[in-house]
Amino acid sequence: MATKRPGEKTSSAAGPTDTRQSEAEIQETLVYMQCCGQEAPNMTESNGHRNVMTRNHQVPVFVPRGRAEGGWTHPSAPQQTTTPTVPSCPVSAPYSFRSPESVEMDEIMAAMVLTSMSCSPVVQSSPQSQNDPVPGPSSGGRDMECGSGDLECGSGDMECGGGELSDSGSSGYWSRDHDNVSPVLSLSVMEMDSSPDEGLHTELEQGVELNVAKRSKSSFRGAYRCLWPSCGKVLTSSVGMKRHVRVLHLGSASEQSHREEDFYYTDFSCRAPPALVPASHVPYGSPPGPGPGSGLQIPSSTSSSPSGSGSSRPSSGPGSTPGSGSSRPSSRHSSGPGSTPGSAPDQPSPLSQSAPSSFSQIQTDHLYQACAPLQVTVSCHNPAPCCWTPPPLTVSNQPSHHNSQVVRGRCRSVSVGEQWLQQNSTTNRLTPMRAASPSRSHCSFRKGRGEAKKCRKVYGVERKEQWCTACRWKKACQRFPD
DNA sequence: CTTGCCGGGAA
DNA sequence: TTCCCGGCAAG
Repeated sequence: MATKRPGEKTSSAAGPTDTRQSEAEIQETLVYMQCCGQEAPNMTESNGHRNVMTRNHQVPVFVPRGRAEGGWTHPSAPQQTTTPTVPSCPVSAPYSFRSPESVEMDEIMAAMVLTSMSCSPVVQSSPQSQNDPVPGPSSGGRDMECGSGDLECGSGDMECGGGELSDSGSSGYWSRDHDNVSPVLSLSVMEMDSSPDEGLHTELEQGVELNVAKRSKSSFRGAYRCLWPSCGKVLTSSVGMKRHVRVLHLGSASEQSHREEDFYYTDFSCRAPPALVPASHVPYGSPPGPGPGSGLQIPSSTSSSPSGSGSSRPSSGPGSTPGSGSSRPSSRHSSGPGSTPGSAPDQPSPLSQSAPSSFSQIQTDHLYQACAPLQVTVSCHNPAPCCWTPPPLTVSNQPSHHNSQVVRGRCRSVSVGEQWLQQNSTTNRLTPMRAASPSRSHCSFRKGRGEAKKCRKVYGVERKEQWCTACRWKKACQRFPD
């Protein structure tokens, strides 16, 4: 365990503030995490700083790492336990070989381990595994006293691998978007020990959120201790603690703060996963909404998240909740490797907040498409004479998903009449197609009249012969669909 | 009132 | 299936 020390160092590394109390240290770590590179620079510390940078910019990751390695390499070693791939050697060598992703993975794993250690109890609630719920009694005692102690303890108990996590993990890559280490995952990881795969990423993301949410929610039986550097306040309710953090510490933080609160306090029963928290937290915080991965992530995560954070996201609730809430969870449960079953579904993580809107939007689009495939607007506002392309185009709109996007240059003009015959033939062909298209029929609602002129207007009643058959039959105009 | 089109019916 | 129209709703 002596080796651990390095790990600690690492953690402390986050800040030069070693002098401070352990709690303070942790706090700092957290802070960094959250700052996520914003302020990080001063952190000079190899880990903290570097990591931060890394997080923000993946590119640099390796390089800095290599150097920094020296400092915390050892610490990383413990992680090795977690990750079989890396030999005991402290040297960055392994990393160097690896691709960034792999590195991240390691980080993630480490983080997961940590998480599992720290938070597992809560998660444990899930039937699947109770394996190692709490680091151990010893740790329990300590955590009260020193926040930092928590980390260490956890790591120590576990195997040290975890210890490093706090720093490396937090600072590490995993924080980036994976912030979420779902308890479940963590468990699985620990057990499995195998390297996480892509699947983990997704799950992790969700997991983290879940984790946080869980913690904040009712999951606990214990009291909550404020991790803020000088504040050791203990409250029995998470809500109260949040408030406390928000008001007293975060204060101005405002919106995001509400999410962050979670990270500033820990519950007694479970070791606070400071490292974990921050890591997860950071990414989201700094890069509002659109993370690199967000695109993909959002949809899925969003669904899960909406309900949870609730307080923060009033708006999101209505939109996102409906669809995602119910359906998602179920699928997830089933799909999950078994680990997730109990935990995940509902958790609303503040993190994912951005998602809801997008998600809803997507849904909307889909609906739109579904209902109004024909919606394609007719661009020919101007009756100006052009060569109007065959009406068939109109029909073609079927493929056009994007409502307005499809602009078809069609202009009908005097010549129209002449060409009409030809077109007419085409129209006829189309007719059947249209009939076939369910869209119209399905949408019972009568759509308002579009601005597009129809045959009647174009040709006039007197030239009714030129109308498309649909118009003649008083059906939806095929030639000039809206 | 005009226009666009659904719903339905007759051939 | 084709053709037609009553009637509704939007403008």
